[in-house]
Amino acid sequence: MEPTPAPDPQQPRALARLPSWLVGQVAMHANRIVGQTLGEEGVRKQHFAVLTALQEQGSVSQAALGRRVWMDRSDLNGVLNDLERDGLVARVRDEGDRRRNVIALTPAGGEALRRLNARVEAAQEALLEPLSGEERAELRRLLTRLRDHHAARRRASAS
Amino acid sequence: MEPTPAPDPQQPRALARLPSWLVGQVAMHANRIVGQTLGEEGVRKQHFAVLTALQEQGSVSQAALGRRVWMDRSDLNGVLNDLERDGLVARVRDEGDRRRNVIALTPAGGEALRRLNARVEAAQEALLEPLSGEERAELRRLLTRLRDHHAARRRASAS
DNA sequence: CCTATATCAGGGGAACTGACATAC
DNA sequence: CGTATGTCAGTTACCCTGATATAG
Repeated sequence: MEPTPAPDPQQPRALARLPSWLVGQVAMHANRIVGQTLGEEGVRKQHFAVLTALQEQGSVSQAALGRRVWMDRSDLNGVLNDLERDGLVARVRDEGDRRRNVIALTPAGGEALRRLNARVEAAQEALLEPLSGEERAELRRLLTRLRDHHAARRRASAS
Repeated sequence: MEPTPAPDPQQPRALARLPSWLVGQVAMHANRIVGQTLGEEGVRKQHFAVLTALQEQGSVSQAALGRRVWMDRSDLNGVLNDLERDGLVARVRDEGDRRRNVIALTPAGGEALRRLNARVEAAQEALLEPLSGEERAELRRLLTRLRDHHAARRRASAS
Protein backbone atom coordinates (compact mmCIF):
# COMPACT_ATOMS: atom_id res chain seq x y z
CA MET A 1 0.00 0.00 0.00
CA GLU A 2 1.00 3.59 -0.31
CA PRO A 3 1.58 5.34 3.00
CA THR A 4 1.97 8.74 1.41
CA PRO A 5 0.40 7.45 -1.70
CA ALA A 6 1.52 8.92 -5.01
CA PRO A 7 0.58 12.50 -4.25
CA ASP A 8 -1.19 14.46 -6.91
CA PRO A 9 1.05 16.51 -9.15
CA GLN A 10 -0.77 19.71 -8.42
CA GLN A 11 -1.55 20.94 -5.00
CA PRO A 12 -4.23 23.54 -4.48
CA ARG A 13 -2.96 26.67 -6.16
CA ALA A 14 -3.82 28.92 -3.27
CA LEU A 15 -1.47 26.80 -1.19
CA ALA A 16 1.28 26.18 -3.71
CA ARG A 17 1.76 29.84 -4.37
CA LEU A 18 2.30 30.81 -0.73
CA PRO A 19 5.96 31.52 -0.01
CA SER A 20 5.63 30.11 3.49
CA TRP A 21 4.33 26.88 2.00
CA LEU A 22 6.98 26.72 -0.66
CA VAL A 23 9.79 27.21 1.75
CA GLY A 24 8.32 24.60 4.05
CA GLN A 25 8.14 22.04 1.28
CA VAL A 26 11.63 22.69 0.08
CA ALA A 27 12.85 22.43 3.66
CA MET A 28 11.12 19.09 3.91
CA HIS A 29 12.90 17.77 0.87
CA ALA A 30 16.17 19.19 2.13
CA ASN A 31 15.70 17.50 5.47
CA ARG A 32 14.92 14.25 3.78
CA ILE A 33 18.01 14.38 1.62
CA VAL A 34 20.41 15.53 4.32
CA GLY A 35 18.86 13.42 7.05
CA GLN A 36 19.10 10.35 4.87
CA THR A 37 22.80 10.69 4.24
CA LEU A 38 23.61 11.65 7.82
CA GLY A 39 21.61 8.70 9.05
CA GLU A 40 23.87 6.38 7.09
CA GLU A 41 26.68 7.53 9.37
CA GLY A 42 24.52 7.09 12.43
CA VAL A 43 23.91 10.72 13.31
CA ARG A 44 21.20 13.32 12.88
CA LYS A 45 21.45 16.91 11.88
CA GLN A 46 21.74 18.25 15.38
CA HIS A 47 24.76 16.05 15.98
CA PHE A 48 26.28 17.37 12.80
CA ALA A 49 25.59 20.94 13.83
CA VAL A 50 27.28 20.48 17.18
CA LEU A 51 30.35 18.86 15.70
CA THR A 52 30.64 21.62 13.14
CA ALA A 53 30.37 24.34 15.74
CA LEU A 54 33.02 22.68 17.87
CA GLN A 55 35.47 22.39 15.05
CA GLU A 56 34.96 25.98 14.06
CA GLN A 57 35.31 27.66 17.40
CA GLY A 58 37.12 25.24 19.62
CA SER A 59 36.09 24.06 23.05
CA VAL A 60 33.25 25.90 24.74
CA SER A 61 30.74 25.47 27.50
CA GLN A 62 27.47 23.74 26.79
CA ALA A 63 25.43 26.88 27.17
CA ALA A 64 27.62 28.82 24.76
CA LEU A 65 27.45 25.95 22.33
CA GLY A 66 23.69 25.88 22.54
CA ARG A 67 23.48 29.58 21.76
CA ARG A 68 25.72 29.17 18.75
CA VAL A 69 23.69 26.44 17.21
CA TRP A 70 20.37 27.84 18.38
CA MET A 71 19.65 24.67 20.21
CA ASP A 72 17.76 24.28 23.43
CA ARG A 73 19.86 23.34 26.43
CA SER A 74 17.71 20.28 27.07
CA ASP A 75 18.07 18.96 23.56
CA LEU A 76 21.74 19.79 23.46
CA ASN A 77 22.28 17.71 26.55
CA GLY A 78 20.82 14.67 24.86
CA VAL A 79 22.85 15.20 21.72
CA LEU A 80 26.04 15.54 23.77
CA ASN A 81 25.22 12.32 25.58
CA ASP A 82 25.11 10.55 22.24
CA LEU A 83 28.30 12.13 20.96
CA GLU A 84 30.14 11.45 24.18
CA ARG A 85 29.05 7.84 24.22
CA ASP A 86 30.38 7.46 20.69
CA GLY A 87 33.66 9.11 21.66
CA LEU A 88 33.27 12.01 19.25
CA VAL A 89 33.22 14.63 21.95
CA ALA A 90 34.73 15.01 25.43
CA ARG A 91 32.97 16.64 28.37
CA VAL A 92 35.28 18.12 30.96
CA ARG A 93 34.24 20.01 34.06
CA ASP A 94 35.57 23.58 33.90
CA GLU A 95 37.71 24.15 36.98
CA GLY A 96 37.54 27.90 36.60
CA ASP A 97 33.74 27.87 36.74
CA ARG A 98 32.57 24.60 38.12
CA ARG A 99 29.03 24.93 36.83
CA ARG A 100 30.27 24.51 33.31
CA ASN A 101 31.23 21.64 31.11
CA VAL A 102 33.85 22.33 28.51
CA ILE A 103 33.09 20.41 25.36
CA ALA A 104 35.89 19.44 23.02
CA LEU A 105 36.05 17.61 19.73
CA THR A 106 38.04 14.38 19.96
CA PRO A 107 40.24 13.12 17.12
CA ALA A 108 37.57 10.56 16.34
CA GLY A 109 35.08 13.40 16.26
CA GLY A 110 37.20 15.29 13.74
CA GLU A 111 37.40 12.15 11.63
CA ALA A 112 33.66 11.68 11.70
CA LEU A 113 33.07 15.29 10.87
CA ARG A 114 35.23 15.03 7.78
CA ARG A 115 33.12 12.16 6.52
CA LEU A 116 29.91 13.95 7.41
CA ASN A 117 31.00 17.11 5.64
CA ALA A 118 31.57 15.24 2.43
CA ARG A 119 28.12 13.73 2.67
CA VAL A 120 26.44 17.00 3.46
CA GLU A 121 28.19 18.68 0.58
CA ALA A 122 26.95 16.04 -1.79
CA ALA A 123 23.47 16.49 -0.40
CA GLN A 124 23.61 20.19 -1.20
CA GLU A 125 24.39 19.33 -4.76
CA ALA A 126 21.43 16.98 -4.91
CA LEU A 127 19.18 19.60 -3.40
CA LEU A 128 20.20 22.37 -5.77
CA GLU A 129 20.56 20.20 -8.82
CA PRO A 130 17.96 21.96 -10.98
CA LEU A 131 19.47 25.41 -10.41
CA SER A 132 22.32 27.09 -12.23
CA GLY A 133 25.29 28.53 -10.41
CA GLU A 134 23.89 32.03 -10.57
CA GLU A 135 20.53 30.89 -9.35
CA ARG A 136 22.07 29.06 -6.43
CA ALA A 137 23.92 32.18 -5.41
CA GLU A 138 20.78 34.26 -5.69
CA LEU A 139 18.76 31.78 -3.68
CA ARG A 140 21.36 31.75 -0.96
CA ARG A 141 21.43 35.51 -0.89
CA LEU A 142 17.67 35.84 -0.56
CA LEU A 143 17.37 33.14 2.09
CA THR A 144 20.21 34.66 4.08
CA ARG A 145 18.50 38.02 4.07
CA LEU A 146 15.28 36.52 5.35
CA ARG A 147 17.01 34.48 8.00
CA ASP A 148 19.05 37.40 9.30
CA HIS A 149 16.02 39.62 9.41
CA HIS A 150 13.87 37.22 11.37
CA ALA A 151 16.69 36.06 13.59
CA ALA A 152 17.30 39.66 14.57
CA ARG A 153 13.62 40.26 15.24
CA ARG A 154 13.42 37.17 17.36
CA ARG A 155 16.47 38.10 19.35
CA ALA A 156 15.01 41.53 19.93
CA SER A 157 11.70 40.26 21.26
CA ALA A 158 13.33 37.59 23.40
CA SER A 159 15.60 39.98 25.22
CA MET B 1 15.01 32.30 32.15
CA GLU B 2 15.64 31.94 28.44
CA PRO B 3 14.28 28.75 26.90
CA THR B 4 15.96 29.36 23.56
CA PRO B 5 18.11 31.94 25.18
CA ALA B 6 19.18 34.93 23.14
CA PRO B 7 20.93 33.02 20.39
CA ASP B 8 24.25 34.28 19.23
CA PRO B 9 24.18 36.55 16.20
CA GLN B 10 26.51 34.39 14.23
CA GLN B 11 26.15 30.71 13.77
CA PRO B 12 29.06 28.63 12.65
CA ARG B 13 29.83 29.72 9.13
CA ALA B 14 30.12 26.24 7.78
CA LEU B 15 26.52 25.75 8.86
CA ALA B 16 25.09 29.13 7.96
CA ARG B 17 26.27 28.89 4.41
CA LEU B 18 24.60 25.55 3.69
CA PRO B 19 21.50 25.98 1.53
CA SER B 20 19.78 23.11 3.29
CA TRP B 21 20.36 24.86 6.61
CA LEU B 22 19.24 28.22 5.34
CA VAL B 23 16.04 26.90 3.92
CA GLY B 24 15.36 25.03 7.13
CA GLN B 25 15.81 28.13 9.23
CA VAL B 26 13.64 30.27 7.02
CA ALA B 27 11.01 27.55 7.10
CA MET B 28 11.18 27.61 10.88
CA HIS B 29 10.54 31.31 10.97
CA ALA B 30 7.77 30.95 8.42
CA ASN B 31 6.14 28.25 10.48
CA ARG B 32 6.37 30.36 13.56
CA ILE B 33 4.78 33.36 11.89
CA VAL B 34 2.03 31.48 10.11
CA GLY B 35 1.42 29.06 12.97
CA GLN B 36 1.09 31.92 15.40
CA THR B 37 -1.60 33.70 13.44
CA LEU B 38 -3.49 30.51 12.61
CA GLY B 39 -3.38 29.51 16.24
CA GLU B 40 -5.21 32.68 17.16
CA GLU B 41 -8.13 31.30 15.17
CA GLY B 42 -7.80 27.92 16.80
CA VAL B 43 -6.43 25.96 13.88
CA ARG B 44 -3.08 24.70 12.63
CA LYS B 45 -1.65 24.70 9.20
CA GLN B 46 -2.93 21.31 8.25
CA HIS B 47 -6.47 22.45 8.99
CA PHE B 48 -5.90 25.47 6.83
CA ALA B 49 -4.54 23.34 4.01
CA VAL B 50 -7.56 21.07 4.06
CA LEU B 51 -10.04 23.93 4.06
CA THR B 52 -8.20 25.58 1.20
CA ALA B 53 -8.17 22.42 -0.86
CA LEU B 54 -11.88 21.91 -0.28
CA GLN B 55 -12.78 25.40 -1.36
CA GLU B 56 -10.68 25.11 -4.47
CA GLN B 57 -11.89 21.80 -5.78
CA GLY B 58 -15.19 21.16 -4.13
CA SER B 59 -16.23 18.05 -2.28
CA VAL B 60 -14.00 15.05 -2.58
CA SER B 61 -13.27 11.78 -0.86
CA GLN B 62 -10.82 11.70 2.01
CA ALA B 63 -8.23 9.78 0.07
CA ALA B 64 -8.33 12.21 -2.84
CA LEU B 65 -8.10 15.08 -0.42
CA GLY B 66 -5.06 13.57 1.24
CA ARG B 67 -3.31 13.19 -2.08
CA ARG B 68 -3.97 16.78 -2.96
CA VAL B 69 -2.55 18.18 0.23
CA TRP B 70 0.19 15.55 0.51
CA MET B 71 -1.08 14.56 3.85
CA ASP B 72 -1.03 11.14 5.36
CA ARG B 73 -4.42 9.49 5.60
CA SER B 74 -3.94 8.91 9.30
CA ASP B 75 -3.25 12.55 10.03
CA LEU B 76 -5.96 13.69 7.68
CA ASN B 77 -8.46 11.66 9.63
CA GLY B 78 -7.58 13.48 12.82
CA VAL B 79 -7.71 16.86 11.16
CA LEU B 80 -11.12 16.08 9.71
CA ASN B 81 -12.34 15.04 13.14
CA ASP B 82 -11.39 18.47 14.44
CA LEU B 83 -12.94 20.32 11.54
CA GLU B 84 -16.11 18.28 11.68
CA ARG B 85 -16.46 18.82 15.40
CA ASP B 86 -16.16 22.56 14.82
CA GLY B 87 -18.73 22.42 12.05
CA LEU B 88 -16.35 23.62 9.34
CA VAL B 89 -16.67 20.55 7.15
CA ALA B 90 -19.27 17.84 6.66
CA ARG B 91 -18.53 14.16 6.24
CA VAL B 92 -21.10 12.30 4.19
CA ARG B 93 -20.94 8.65 3.20
CA ASP B 94 -20.77 8.33 -0.58
CA GLU B 95 -23.73 6.20 -1.67
CA GLY B 96 -22.14 5.50 -5.03
CA ASP B 97 -19.05 4.01 -3.38
CA ARG B 98 -19.81 3.22 0.20
CA ARG B 99 -16.18 3.02 1.29
CA ARG B 100 -15.77 6.71 0.77
CA ASN B 101 -16.59 9.78 2.77
CA VAL B 102 -17.38 12.84 0.76
CA ILE B 103 -16.02 15.89 2.49
CA ALA B 104 -17.66 19.25 1.93
CA LEU B 105 -16.97 22.72 3.19
CA THR B 106 -19.83 24.09 5.27
CA PRO B 107 -20.86 27.75 5.19
CA ALA B 108 -19.17 28.19 8.54
CA GLY B 109 -16.10 26.60 7.02
CA GLY B 110 -16.11 29.08 4.19
CA GLU B 111 -16.42 31.89 6.69
CA ALA B 112 -13.52 30.61 8.71
CA LEU B 113 -11.42 30.16 5.61
CA ARG B 114 -11.97 33.77 4.62
CA ARG B 115 -10.65 34.93 7.97
CA LEU B 116 -7.75 32.51 7.82
CA ASN B 117 -6.80 33.62 4.34
CA ALA B 118 -6.53 37.19 5.45
CA ARG B 119 -4.28 36.17 8.30
CA VAL B 120 -2.09 33.97 6.15
CA GLU B 121 -1.75 36.71 3.59
CA ALA B 122 -0.59 39.13 6.26
CA ALA B 123 1.86 36.51 7.48
CA GLN B 124 3.38 36.27 4.00
CA GLU B 125 3.95 39.99 4.07
CA ALA B 126 5.66 39.72 7.43
CA LEU B 127 7.79 36.86 6.20
CA LEU B 128 8.93 38.59 3.03
CA GLU B 129 9.18 42.04 4.51
CA PRO B 130 12.90 42.59 3.83
CA LEU B 131 12.60 41.67 0.15
CA SER B 132 11.59 43.85 -2.78
CA GLY B 133 8.83 42.86 -5.17
CA GLU B 134 11.29 41.57 -7.70
CA GLU B 135 13.17 39.60 -5.12
CA ARG B 136 9.99 38.01 -3.84
CA ALA B 137 9.09 36.91 -7.33
CA GLU B 138 12.56 35.50 -7.87
CA LEU B 139 12.51 33.65 -4.56
CA ARG B 140 9.15 32.14 -5.37
CA ARG B 141 10.38 31.09 -8.76
CA LEU B 142 13.49 29.38 -7.42
CA LEU B 143 11.65 27.63 -4.60
CA THR B 144 8.98 26.44 -6.97
CA ARG B 145 11.57 24.95 -9.27
CA LEU B 146 13.17 23.07 -6.40
CA ARG B 147 9.87 21.85 -5.05
CA ASP B 148 8.64 20.61 -8.41
CA HIS B 149 11.90 18.86 -9.10
CA HIS B 150 12.00 16.99 -5.81
CA ALA B 151 8.30 16.32 -5.76
CA ALA B 152 8.62 14.66 -9.15
CA ARG B 153 11.60 12.61 -8.02
CA ARG B 154 9.73 11.48 -4.98
CA ARG B 155 6.66 10.52 -6.93
CA ALA B 156 8.83 8.56 -9.33
CA SER B 157 10.55 6.53 -6.63
CA ALA B 158 7.32 5.92 -4.73
CA SER B 159 5.46 4.45 -7.67
C1' DC C 1 -8.33 -12.77 -4.70
C1' DC C 2 -6.69 -8.29 -4.77
C1' DT C 3 -7.10 -3.42 -4.16
C1' DA C 4 -8.78 0.92 -2.11
C1' DT C 5 -10.86 3.35 1.70
C1' DA C 6 -11.31 4.93 6.32
C1' DT C 7 -9.84 4.27 10.85
C1' DC C 8 -6.90 3.28 14.90
C1' DA C 9 -2.56 2.69 17.42
C1' DG C 10 1.91 4.10 17.81
C1' DG C 11 6.95 5.55 16.73
C1' DG C 12 10.59 9.07 15.89
C1' DG C 13 12.90 13.48 15.29
C1' DA C 14 12.46 18.12 16.56
C1' DA C 15 11.17 22.44 19.02
C1' DC C 16 9.74 23.74 23.31
C1' DT C 17 8.46 24.25 28.57
C1' DG C 18 8.98 23.68 33.47
C1' DA C 19 11.41 22.29 37.40
C1' DC C 20 15.54 21.68 40.17
C1' DA C 21 20.18 21.23 42.35
C1' DT C 22 24.48 23.37 41.96
C1' DA C 23 27.79 27.01 41.45
C1' DC C 24 28.77 31.76 40.65
C1' DC D 1 20.33 37.35 47.24
C1' DG D 2 19.55 36.78 42.19
C1' DT D 3 21.40 34.50 38.06
C1' DA D 4 23.56 31.08 35.05
C1' DT D 5 24.49 26.23 34.22
C1' DG D 6 23.61 21.48 33.44
C1' DT D 7 20.19 17.96 33.93
C1' DC D 8 15.65 15.62 33.93
C1' DA D 9 10.79 15.06 32.85
C1' DG D 10 7.25 16.04 29.93
C1' DT D 11 4.43 18.30 25.86
C1' DT D 12 3.26 19.34 21.22
C1' DA D 13 3.11 19.38 16.09
C1' DC D 14 4.47 16.92 12.33
C1' DC D 15 5.78 13.04 9.32
C1' DC D 16 5.61 8.39 8.96
C1' DT D 17 4.48 3.11 9.56
C1' DG D 18 1.65 -0.74 10.46
C1' DA D 19 -2.68 -3.25 11.19
C1' DT D 20 -7.56 -3.93 10.46
C1' DA D 21 -12.45 -3.95 9.02
C1' DT D 22 -15.13 -2.82 5.14
C1' DA D 23 -16.41 -2.09 0.33
C1' DG D 24 -15.36 -2.35 -4.39
